[in-house]
Amino acid sequence: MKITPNILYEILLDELGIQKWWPVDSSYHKNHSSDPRFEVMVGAILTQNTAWSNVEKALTNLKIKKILEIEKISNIDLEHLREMIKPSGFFNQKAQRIKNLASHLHNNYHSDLNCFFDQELFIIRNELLSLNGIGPETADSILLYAGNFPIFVVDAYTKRICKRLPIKAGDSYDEIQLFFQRELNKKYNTEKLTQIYNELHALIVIFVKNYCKKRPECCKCPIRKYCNF
DNA sequence: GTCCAGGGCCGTT
DNA sequence: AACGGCCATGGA
Repeated sequence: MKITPNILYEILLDELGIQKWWPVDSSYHKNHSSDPRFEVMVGAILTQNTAWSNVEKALTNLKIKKILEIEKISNIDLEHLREMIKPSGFFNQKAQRIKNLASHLHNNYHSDLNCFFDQELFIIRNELLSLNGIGPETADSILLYAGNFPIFVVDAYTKRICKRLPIKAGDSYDEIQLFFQRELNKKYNTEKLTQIYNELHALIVIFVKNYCKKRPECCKCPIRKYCNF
């Protein structure tokens, strides 16, 4: 049986239920009047090729020290930042990347994310991509989960299930992204699309973690009948 | 001990 | 354009 992004979304939602994403500790930001969108941005860099459990440790360190804010990180000593995020791995490059991002936001937007996100999608995307250490997936995660823009995030998991099922969406990041957006765009209006992109990416992550692992557990897979792997 | 995780950069073909 | 090496910690 042939499967499309629309069907994939319906089945995964039906089988796995609504996921709550992106994981952000909103009570922390209420108590500290900080911007949860910046936590998403930092998390997006920290989670590059890294297990989320390790990212949480790094984020917790930043919260304990109360430095999960644009202005503070743009001024922080780099060596100190390295120590804080050490559990997330790749801490040398990630510390530099996070500091660069914070400095950019501080210098160009006075640390005000409303100013930053109050621009057109493609402007923000190109700006993020111009920063060292922010590639297409990190940029799109920030746009979708921090900026609430309608853009579909493609990751290694998405590529894996496209290959295995298969869904012929292309090979490159941009091809796969445009394919999913075109298909889902046929069925949902723009308001709804942001929500669908958000949920589908979350569903794909949970699904791959539980079933479509590197060594897959096909016997209990909920979409086995659509799959040729 | 081995494998792997919600990428991206840089140098080489 | 495509590919390989590299970055690093912690859990399974």
